[in-house]
Amino acid sequence: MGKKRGQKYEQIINAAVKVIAENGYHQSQVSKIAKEAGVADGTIYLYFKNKEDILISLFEEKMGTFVQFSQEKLASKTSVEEKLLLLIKLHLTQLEADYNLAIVTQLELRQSNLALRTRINEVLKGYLGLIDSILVEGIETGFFPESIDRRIARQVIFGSIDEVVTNWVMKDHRYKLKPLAEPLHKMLLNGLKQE
Amino acid sequence: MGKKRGQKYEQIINAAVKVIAENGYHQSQVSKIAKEAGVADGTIYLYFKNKEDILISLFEEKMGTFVQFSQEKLASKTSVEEKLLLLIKLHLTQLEADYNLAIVTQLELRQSNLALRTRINEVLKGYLGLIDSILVEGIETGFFPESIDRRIARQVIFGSIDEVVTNWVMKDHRYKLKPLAEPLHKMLLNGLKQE
Amino acid sequence: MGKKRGQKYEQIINAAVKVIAENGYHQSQVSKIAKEAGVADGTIYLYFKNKEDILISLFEEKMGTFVQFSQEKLASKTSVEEKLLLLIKLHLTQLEADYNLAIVTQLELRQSNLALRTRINEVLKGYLGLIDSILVEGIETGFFPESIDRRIARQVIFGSIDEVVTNWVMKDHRYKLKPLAEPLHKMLLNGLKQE
Amino acid sequence: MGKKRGQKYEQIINAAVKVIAENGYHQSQVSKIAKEAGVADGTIYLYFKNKEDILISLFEEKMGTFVQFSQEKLASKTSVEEKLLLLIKLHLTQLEADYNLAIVTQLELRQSNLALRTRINEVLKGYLGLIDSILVEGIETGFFPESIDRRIARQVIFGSIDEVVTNWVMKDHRYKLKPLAEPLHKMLLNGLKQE
DNA sequence: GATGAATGAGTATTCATTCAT
DNA sequence: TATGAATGAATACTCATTCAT
Repeated sequence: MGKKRGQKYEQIINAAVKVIAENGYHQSQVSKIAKEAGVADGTIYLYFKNKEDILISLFEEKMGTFVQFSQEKLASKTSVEEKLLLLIKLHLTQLEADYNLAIVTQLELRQSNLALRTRINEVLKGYLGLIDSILVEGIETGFFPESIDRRIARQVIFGSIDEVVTNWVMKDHRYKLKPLAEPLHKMLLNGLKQE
Repeated sequence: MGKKRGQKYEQIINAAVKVIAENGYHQSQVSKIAKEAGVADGTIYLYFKNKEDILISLFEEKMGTFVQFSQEKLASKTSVEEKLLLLIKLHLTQLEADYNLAIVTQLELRQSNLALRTRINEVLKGYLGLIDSILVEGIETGFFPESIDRRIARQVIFGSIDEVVTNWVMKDHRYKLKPLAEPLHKMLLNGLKQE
Repeated sequence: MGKKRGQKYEQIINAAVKVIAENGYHQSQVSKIAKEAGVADGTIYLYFKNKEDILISLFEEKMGTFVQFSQEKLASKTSVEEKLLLLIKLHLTQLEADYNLAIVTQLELRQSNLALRTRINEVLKGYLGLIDSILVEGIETGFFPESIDRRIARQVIFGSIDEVVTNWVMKDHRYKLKPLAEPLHKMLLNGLKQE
Repeated sequence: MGKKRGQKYEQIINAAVKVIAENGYHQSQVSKIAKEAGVADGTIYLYFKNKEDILISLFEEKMGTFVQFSQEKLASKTSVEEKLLLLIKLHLTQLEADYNLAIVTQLELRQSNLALRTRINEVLKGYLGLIDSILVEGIETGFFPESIDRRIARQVIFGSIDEVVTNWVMKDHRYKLKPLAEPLHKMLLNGLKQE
């Protein structure tokens, strides 16, 4: 198989996001995705190993782009404080800008089975790495106390942002997401700074 | 249907937790649950409307018990600080004591479709109410600043605890969960107190 | 089993007619009939061997009464011509007076399987006997030609009346059935008389 | 769906006639029909919406062919008398030549629910139209009296032929059906001609 | 006689995947 | 590469019937 990046590959990924967001994971048959992508059912299997592979590839593709983009942006910030704020803003902004993608990542992707969940976590590591590097830098520069439990800190940061986004999706994105970055940032930062 | 609490009802709920934890939701055929519960397949349908109803009832049952139990325990604590710590401890302790239940609530329950998710959220409201009452009390007593955004605070608290538990489950409960209560509590409390 | 004629027996028969007419054969569960009859599900089995037995008993009961009643009435007529007219009128009148019964005999009873159909035909023999005796008398008195094929004649008479009633039922009994007796009688009589 | 006339479509229809005739409608599982047709279970659903659709399509197919064939044959006859005789003969001949089909149309098809019965009646209209056109022509040419009730006449003709065939099927086709055409024709014709 | 909780056999249908063209 | 017709495994749910009370 291998990652055949081609026009059709992108077409199918994007069709999958749209179809899954609109119909839900269990109502998104391969044939429906194929139709939306404008290809034959069988063509899907020239680019993806199976249906699960569409899902995981979709997540890899979107998440990979996001992590790389975030990494570059973060490099421009010098303080740990600013870096954390930027990361939160980027996270909220990306999903606010693509509601379909938000539905897929926050709700539908989690309907997959354990095996798939494990692979998704693998992809997530890139993102969690970003969080971790901020934490490491914060500790090294003395901004965060040495005694901090990095694993818990990472889970608090990710869990909080994730929960904020999920609530926004479940509430049909009826409010703005980006403005929540500042208060969320303040809360997380304070929680981490103190000892 | 109606909630027919009876011996068989409990039997089926507990069989479902075990079977779903061991096999995953999609590999937990009704017949498998019935066999584990020691009843006939058809008997399931005397107590539950359909397979989904087992899942939601299971959550209602367990979560309802937990919320009520927590509420009573919390009444014995006077300070907001202690209450938050106790809530976190109760949360972690309950799931650490029943790994099967933890698997179901953290992983399998989320594989359900949107309609079911909405009903699950309905049940969750009881728990979120507990968090909220602590926040309200904290603000009223001046322990938390007035300017705090209660919605975000609630999401940070729940999202953090939930993420901590999920990670513990995904890591095959290879470490102790309860000891994480203290550092988690400190982090959340500091995050909320400052302004 | 044996035909236990009792109050409950009648209750169940009449409940069955009502339930089947209103819900159709396949939507008439034993529990629904029991409820309509005001008895427990299990009680049904004290009076009937199984579900099919309700159907066949229902038909025996209603058809038996009808045949006996018709037989008595026919005895008062002297000419074959009048007898045939009376039989047709009785047939149409009985079913016009009980639309639910008509639905059951013309439509729902025929949804039963072959085995049941055979038993129903057994019951029908009483009615076909009435037709046959008129034919025999007609031939003996020279009213009908000797050359007539009695079997075909019987099938023509029964088939015609039956089709007329079925059409009336399928057309939601939107017109009067009894007035069709005269023209139907004339047609059948002429068809039989000539040679 | 649409009427995909293809080799497989025919195969399935013919397999259905055979299987249903031999096992009865309720004992004719889709898998049994598929096996007889030499296709996979799922293939059935590429050609038919559901199991009921096989039944109705089967009837449409066979009845449609029969009506068209009859219409062409009838055009060659000039007198109303001959036309009626031919129609009866064609009807009896077709079903005598295909006993399985006769079982299905006379017995099994009638085990369907009301909704299906309504659709079947729709298909029957073509055949009833043939009868009606003979009646109209007979009245116009003065062969039948003007006073005749066409609806009743049609029901008498159809009901008689249908009953004759049903009896033949129920009697396990132990006698010849075609010879009954002449006496049946004579009876119906006389019934209609007189006033 | 009467009840109704419990039983468990039985089947239409979907849809991811393949492969001949 | 691309197609799409064909495949066939897999399962929730109903309901007639029983039998302990």
